[in-house]
This record gives sequence, structure tokens and C-alpha cells, in this order.
Amino acid sequence: MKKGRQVTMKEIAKKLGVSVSTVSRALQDSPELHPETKRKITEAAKEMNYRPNLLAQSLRISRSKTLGVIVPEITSHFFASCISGIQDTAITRGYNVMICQSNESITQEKANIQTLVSSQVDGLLISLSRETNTFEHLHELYDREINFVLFDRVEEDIPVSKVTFNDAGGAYQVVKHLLENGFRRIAYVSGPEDLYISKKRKEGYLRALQEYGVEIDDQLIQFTDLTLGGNLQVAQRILQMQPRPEAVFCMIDPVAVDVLTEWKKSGIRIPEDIALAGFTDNPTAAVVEPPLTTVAQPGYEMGKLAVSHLLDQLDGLASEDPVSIVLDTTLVIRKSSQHLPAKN
Amino acid sequence: MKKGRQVTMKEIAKKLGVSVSTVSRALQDSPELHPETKRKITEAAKEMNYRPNLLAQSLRISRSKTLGVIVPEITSHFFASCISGIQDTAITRGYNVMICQSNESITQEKANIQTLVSSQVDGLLISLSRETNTFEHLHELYDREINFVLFDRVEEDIPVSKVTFNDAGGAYQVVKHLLENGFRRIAYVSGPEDLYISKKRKEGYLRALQEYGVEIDDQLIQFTDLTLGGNLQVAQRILQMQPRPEAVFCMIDPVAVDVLTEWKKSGIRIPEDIALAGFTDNPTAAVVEPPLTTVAQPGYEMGKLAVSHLLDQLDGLASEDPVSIVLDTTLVIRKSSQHLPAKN
DNA sequence: TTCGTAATTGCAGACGATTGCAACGGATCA
DNA sequence: TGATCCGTTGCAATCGTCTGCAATTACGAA
Repeated sequence: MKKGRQVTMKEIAKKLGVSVSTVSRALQDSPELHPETKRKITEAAKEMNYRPNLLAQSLRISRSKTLGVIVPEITSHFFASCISGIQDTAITRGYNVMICQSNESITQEKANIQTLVSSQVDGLLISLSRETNTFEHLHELYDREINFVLFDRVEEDIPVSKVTFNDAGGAYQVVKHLLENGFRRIAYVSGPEDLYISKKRKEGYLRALQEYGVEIDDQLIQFTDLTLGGNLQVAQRILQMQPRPEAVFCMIDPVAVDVLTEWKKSGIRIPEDIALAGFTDNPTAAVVEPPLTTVAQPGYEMGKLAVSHLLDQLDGLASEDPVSIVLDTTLVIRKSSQHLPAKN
Repeated sequence: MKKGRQVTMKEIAKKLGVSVSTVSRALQDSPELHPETKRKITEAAKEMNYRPNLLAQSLRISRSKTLGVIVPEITSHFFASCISGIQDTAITRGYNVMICQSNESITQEKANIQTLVSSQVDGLLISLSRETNTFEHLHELYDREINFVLFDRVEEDIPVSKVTFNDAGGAYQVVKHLLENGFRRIAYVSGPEDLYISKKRKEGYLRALQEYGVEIDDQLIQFTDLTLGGNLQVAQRILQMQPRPEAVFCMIDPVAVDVLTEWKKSGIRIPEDIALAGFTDNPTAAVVEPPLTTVAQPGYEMGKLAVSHLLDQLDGLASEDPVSIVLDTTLVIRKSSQHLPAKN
């Protein structure tokens, strides 16, 4: 190593007394070069440990071979799984990934978009923050003809491809399961009302109830701001309801886990006194006592699919028209929702 | 938008009939420009939604303002926390982050390094894979004078800065806690022997025993390959030991959770029949039944510290000499380790 | 011997932004 | 009137890589 960091073509060229363009062609295995020259150059390149400068290449071809990802928070197991799927797939297709987290803030989300666009990513994968209820920043991306795909937390009115779970279907599955187990008075603990998943899962909840001829009781739909405090309040509120619900379906597992913990402190037995179910199948769901019935949504698969679609678009393998990919969820039945003695 | 993606200085220059260099100077608020010209240019830039091309800037100044991060797996809550800390800190200091996962494979780890170096990252933050037991690739990085910092899973013989937890200290804390609770026959469930943390935590385990005058029994040190199957085998092996250990300290929480689940299936009561403790303070540790005593290691803080140190190095704020930062862990006492009736 | 042709290689310009230096015009001063 | 200086702007080179085209060489054919 002389001084700087990386060996460049210029240095190889100087050492061998050829021009830079010859070096470039040799390293690309161009057929119009003399085999002997090519050999010498590739040998010298290996010996000098030459690595192409991706920055320069990107600048030249106006493609960075890098994708940007924005998720609400990396530490959520679900989003971490998505990222993992994105990463693995992107790498095998020759793309790098820059990851940002919005920390559930729309301001941060906008800033992340700016950064990634300035960094010349070839495309973006975005899952919206909880705060995001205006969408100009996405429309602007669209107007600037920047490729992006929305996943999980999407906004339906943007004409781009989206990958989501069948949230309504998943909620329907789990509520139907509760109904089949004989529960009738079933509460739904929702997150903030304008969240995409709050709405979708409520749809499924309502559909299942209707199908079973159970009358909708608005009092049975409770809201939490998804903080620990909010979750505990809801837990207490439900206990005090008259008559008390027989089963509760929480919009996401963390809420269910908080509720479960709080109830256990109050001496409530699950599922004997109240049955409980969640959504997401977080790792915690399997290990709480009793294990939590929930709806599994494979994040890794979602990430894979979202990035595959984006790359197909970029590489011209997919049609320009936006598509909406909907992934199926899987009902995971555990003890927390079983009428005892259990049917199976 | 005409055709391409981004507005460039050239387009602003053409529109206003000035040269590109003038545009450049205007956007840098250079004092040697006519105020009126400057105004016109900044106005046009805003109107045309100009964003500097970071790729071009990076190429010019030979600094990408991007860092590379390599972790064994993103979906681990601990590493996700590290990444979160790294990300947040890097952004506030004007750096972007590219994240890769080695999936615990040394081959992948080497490939990640290559990719990131080719991408001209200004520095690297690396946590080694489980498989990594040779270190030429790190020595090569060092020889090429590429800045990097190791964190959590480190190799001590590389002369670069490292950020670790006081693993031996944490293990000492928890084993001492078990000893104070009256347990004497304490087993240690270790991961593969050549892992850094396996060794360090064993050190702490042994030190605590010695301090309390408890004789070391090699049979009490059991190994798992950290797979579910391996963990369950160890769980059974411990139950069959004669005499049976009174308490078990598992190297990481996931092992402890698997062991706990398996024991509960066998009708073993925790902590009445055997006490149990883990290490890491994963989210699952708090919600299992009984809640798991463990050692908390703040990943977010570790990420923050590691990246701060790397950036200080890059910006010339830190000395060139490698330092070793050791973070303290916190003992988290929960029910799984309490002698009943509990002292407190 | 001369011309044509193919095989090799180099030159120069481009990607987008930055910057030292030169150039230009106008104004001031002698 | 001429010299000088300052304010303002443009030219050209640079970062590392790629590529269309031109240039060079050698070789065989006529």
C-alpha cells in the first residue's frame, strides 16, 4: 500500500506500461485484447489486490446497484425478518442494501427518503411509520419516477406495487377459530384507528362475527396507543366490562402479551376465565404461559417477495404496471384460546 | 422531469445560462459570487428540486460518508439493537450505513467485507460469525489500512479498537447471585468452546465458584451447538445427572428458554426443582413462566459507542491507537433463580 | 512493392461535483 | 490615456471507470 486506500486501474496501467482503457478491457475479459496482455494485466491486478471502485462504476453507468429500505424500527422481530429476506435476496442478485429506520416518525421517514435518494439508490422498499397519515412525500417519489415498493404498512392510493399480508383474512381466521371454540362475546383490541392494519384486521373481525350471526357491539372494540401504559389500561378496562368478554383478539402480539401479563397479575386464568389471541407470531408468543394463539406472518418471505418484485421492475423483467401481492397468513393455535377441556 | 432521474447542476446551469462551476459555488454559498446570481441559482435549484449526487461527491473527495456493518444475524434482538444504535448515531453525524449479515458463516463474512470495501465505505463495524476461527481477512483489512472496529464478537489479537461487554463479569454476577441464594451445585451450559463469549462467561463462572470455595466439577460444564435439538439434549442430560444440579446458568437466553420449556414438559418446577439463569436479557426472558433471571447487555448502547469511536477515528478526533472499551452488564433478577420462599 | 484488412491498443469524452487559476469587464488612480 | 485591481465568472482538470472511435501495427494478398 503506497499511501491511499485502494489500488486503481491507473496504477496497474502505469506499472505495466499500458493505457487505462486496456486495463479496463482486460478486467472485463474483452475478446479484442491480446491474450498475453490480458494475462499480464489480470495477474498484476490479482497481485496488487485490485478491487473496482463501485462508486466510480455507479457514477458512470448511473446505477448504484444499491437499494434503500425504510422500516419503522429494526428491533421489531417482524421487520428484522423482512430485512433479512431483503438482504439475502438482494445480495444474490448483485445488489447492496442501505437500511434506515423511521422510528415511527414521519419526519424521520421523509429524511430517510431524501438521504437514500441522494445516495442514488436504484429503488426503495418502504414500510410506513405509524405517524404517516399524509403521503405527499410518496407522491413526490412517484412523480420523480423513482422506483419503490411498499410493504406491510402501505397506503393504498399510491399507484405503486405493494406487498401485504391478508390482514383481514388473518383476523377472520383467528376470530373464526374463537367462534368455533364456542366464544361469542369477543373483544377486539385495536391500535390507532387510522393505521392500515387496525382497519384491515377490524374488517376480518367484523366479517367473522357477522358470518356467525353475532351482533356487533361497539363497546367490544377497544383502542390502545400501543404503549405499555395504554395496553395495561385496556387490559383493566376489559376486566371491568359487564358482562365481561369471553375472548379477546389483540391486533398485535405485544399488546396480547402485555394484556396477558396484566391479567395474570390480577389472578385471571387464561383461557379458563378469558381466552386470548394475538397477531404476528412474535417469538414471545410461543413462550408466554399459556402459549399465545396468534396469526403467523412470515416476514422473511415478505421481504424476499418485495425485493424480488422491485428488482424485476428495475431489470425490466416485470411489467411497469403496479401489482398488489397479498401473502397468506397462518393461524397458529396454542393454549391461550382453547376451551378446556380442549376439543383436540 | 424530462427523462432521467435526478436534476444535475448542468441542467440548472443551462437553464440560467451560467457555467456549472458558478452553480456549484452558489449552492455552497460561496462569498465570491454576485448575490443576485446566487439568489437566482438557489431559487432555480429549489424549484427544480435539485439534490446533490452523493456518488459524485464521494468520488471526488474519496470519502463516501458511509459505514459498513456486519453482524451474524439481523433477526437477533441483540444485534438488531446494536444496529439501531449504530444507525441513529451515524445519521446524526452525517453518515449512512450499509448493513450485511454473515448468517454465522465465515465465507459470507468475507464476501460482505469485500462488498463493503468495494463500495468504498469509510469504515467498518464488525461482529464476527460463529464460524470465524481464522482471521486473515481481518489482518488483510488492517494491512490495507481500512478503519474498522470490532464489537461484541471480537478477536483479541487484532490491533484495532474493540467494544465488548464485560462477559466474564456478567457471568460472575449471575453465578454469584445463584451462590448467594444458597445453590452450590451449579451447572454451566456453554456454546461451542472456541466462541469468544463461551470462554469469557466460563471464566466468570469459574471465578465465582472459586471465590465461594465450591469445587469445580467438569461434568457440570455442558456444551450445546446452540440449535434447538442441541439445547433439548442438554436439558435432558442435566435432568439425568446424579446428583442433579441445583441451578443452571445458560450462556445465552435462547438456550435457557429452550431448557425451561423442555423441563416444564417433563414436569420439573422452576426454580423449586432446579433454578435457571440466562444471559442477554432477550425480550422472551421477561415473559416466560417463570420469568428468567438473566444479565442485561444494552445493545443499543454498544452500537452507539462502537460507531462513535469509529467516527472519532475517521474524523481524527480519537487517537490512532486502538482502545478496548468494555461495557458493564446488569444483573436482572427474576423468579427463575429465587429460592422459595424468596428472601425478598 | 503496395494496398487492404484484421488485430490490438490508445485517446478522449462522459458520468456529476468541486476548485485552482485564468480571464473578463469595469472602475479607480496616477 | 494607460496601468492596476477587484469583483465576478468560466475553463479545465480531477476523482475511477467505461467505451466509441481513431490510430497503429503487422500480415497476407495482389
